[in-house]
Amino acid sequence: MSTVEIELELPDGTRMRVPEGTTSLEVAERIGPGLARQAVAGQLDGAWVDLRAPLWRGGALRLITTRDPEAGQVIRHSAEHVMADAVKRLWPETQIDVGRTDHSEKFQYDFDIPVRITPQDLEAIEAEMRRIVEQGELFVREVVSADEARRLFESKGEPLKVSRLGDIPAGEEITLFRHGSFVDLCRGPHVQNTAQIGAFKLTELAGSYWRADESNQMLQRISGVAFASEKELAAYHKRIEEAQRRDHRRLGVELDLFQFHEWSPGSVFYLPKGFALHQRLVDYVRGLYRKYGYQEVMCPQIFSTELFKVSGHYELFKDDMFLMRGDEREEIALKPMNCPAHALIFRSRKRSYRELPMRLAEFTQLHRNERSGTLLGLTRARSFSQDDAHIFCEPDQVQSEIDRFFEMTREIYRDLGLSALEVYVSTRGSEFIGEPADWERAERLLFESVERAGFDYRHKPGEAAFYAPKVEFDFHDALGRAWTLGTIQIDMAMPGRFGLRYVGADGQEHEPAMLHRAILGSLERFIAIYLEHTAGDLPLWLAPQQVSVLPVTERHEEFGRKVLDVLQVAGVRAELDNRNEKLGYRVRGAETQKIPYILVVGDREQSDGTVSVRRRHRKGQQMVGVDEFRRQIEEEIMTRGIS
RNA sequence: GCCCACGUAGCUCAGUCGGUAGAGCGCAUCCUUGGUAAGGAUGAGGUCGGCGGUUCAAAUCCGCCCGUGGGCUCCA
Repeated sequence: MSTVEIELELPDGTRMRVPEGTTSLEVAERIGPGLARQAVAGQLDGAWVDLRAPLWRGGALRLITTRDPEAGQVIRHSAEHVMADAVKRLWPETQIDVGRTDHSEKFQYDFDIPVRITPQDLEAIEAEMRRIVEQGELFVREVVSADEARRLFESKGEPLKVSRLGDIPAGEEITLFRHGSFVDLCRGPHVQNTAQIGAFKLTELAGSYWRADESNQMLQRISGVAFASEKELAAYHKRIEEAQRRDHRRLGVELDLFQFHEWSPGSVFYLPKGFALHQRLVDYVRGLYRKYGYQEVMCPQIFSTELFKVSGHYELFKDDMFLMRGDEREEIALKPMNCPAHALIFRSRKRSYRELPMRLAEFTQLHRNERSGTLLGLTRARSFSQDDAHIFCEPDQVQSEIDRFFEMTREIYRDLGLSALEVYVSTRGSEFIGEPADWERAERLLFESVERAGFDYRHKPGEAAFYAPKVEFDFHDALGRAWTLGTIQIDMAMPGRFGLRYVGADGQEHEPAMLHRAILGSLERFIAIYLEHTAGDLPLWLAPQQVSVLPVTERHEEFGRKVLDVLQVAGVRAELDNRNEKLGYRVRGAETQKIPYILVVGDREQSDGTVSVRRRHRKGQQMVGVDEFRRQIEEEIMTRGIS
């Protein structure tokens, strides 16, 4: 036992001196037997430490017990091992690849199993897992040398694992975790024993490519969820149900917004209400284009592929383009993006620095032949439109253009009530066009701008487009999947490929800088995410139908029409519901259609010239004069109140 | 494109062992004129995703195709 001591600070502020090499489990035991029993892992200065790992330095130590929300991550990680153990017990020739690194939601392992796993097999695996959990097998942590680890997995006939072992840099500590007869290469941390896995469920069966490369063999991926208790598992199922209620595909049907048909997979049919939403968004962005100095253009849908040969898309994007034969031998493509066409506009005549920055915006439809397996409702479509624009400017204007773009981005996301965004700066990968020095300058510019804008961002090295480093704004759908909406990219290729030039103040020709940018991104994807974000309760200014006027009986219909007329003349999207149904029925209909305002007109309203106003999500009704209501709603629409 | 699952009325779904289909909602008509989340009656609607196979007989079993969903890969 070392005589060197380290000092630990516990969450309650007390300090404890223990010999170097003490494990956090031993610390837990010193604090109390209850804590030691319930502990699943430790966190030293916020970083996970396995309970059985010796502590070599002091710091703030927190012991995570089954009662802490963070325990779920450890429990899922351990359930992952139990699942692999169960699969190996059922099919001993199975090779196990690796599990998940992120256990915040679920766990998974990729397997090379000699048989095709079926959903029935999942039940068998669960039953086996249950046995292992009930046995309360102890997790054991073991530090080994690379050679020992290699010999172990070679002897177990696991070449996949031996290959993974090769990825660990020399000199890094290699740890194994065992429970019962199962052993896997693993960093941990793990629970003390399998009995701490309170509840679990295998949820998905899928394929995945070995090392995420589709030229490699496909493994079978089994995923599941695990929690400290059955109660938490039940809560999880409830969350999933809630998410399904928010699914934009479901809301699209329920609210009569859009539909799909198998004869045009990946392309949406906007129904009147869905198109109204689309149009309101476009109107809104158009208004901001005036404010921020953009000019809107409309370019052709189809082009000779010559255009995309110049832009470089033909070479790198061909598989994603819809190609057709023209009259002659000419090959035609539906445009997958607007940038090459905008480059043609720019170079259609000699440009002066006085015209810059030139900001060309376009909303027209784009078509990309996405692989069938990637389509997903409106979030991944083959036909979509973007609030797309390209900015041509002098190189020393790039900085201020990016700043201005971020300003506009903030304004839009604020107006829409979207705050839960993630910002990423993606930098150069292995394939790129241009000079590394230029890339570095562009990347530095992006980093500086994002910081100046005050965005909390993360870096994605190697994730840039081949022609541009970019900033992305990601949002999550109801099931937690991240989708990029806004983006800005500094183009390193297009100005050169199209030979773009402008005459500067010095009378010389220069190459302009080119920025690609979008804020909502694809309108289709935006609508999907936004519907899921709002659960279909669109803010008044975007709601396809803002008001439903309900005459109590037929005798109030005429007055109802007058009210309707006042609103429609004012530009309010109102409808009269004079169906031969009771009032309660029609109120219910308006509520399930998530219409923001219900106006009831009966005898009282008719004689007073008022309407009885029922605002969605607010209790009770108010009698208001017709003109007064019109003023109120106009005001609320104009200020884009987010309810 | 790859792996797994699913596809029955406009929507949500039932349909046992193979014997050519049901419910609720919605829709239509009629009755009802009803004051803030479902009034009543009657009725119409289906080549059971498509094509082939097995069988006396297929929504049901098998094969292929299409579409949708969960993942992989890819991306707005």
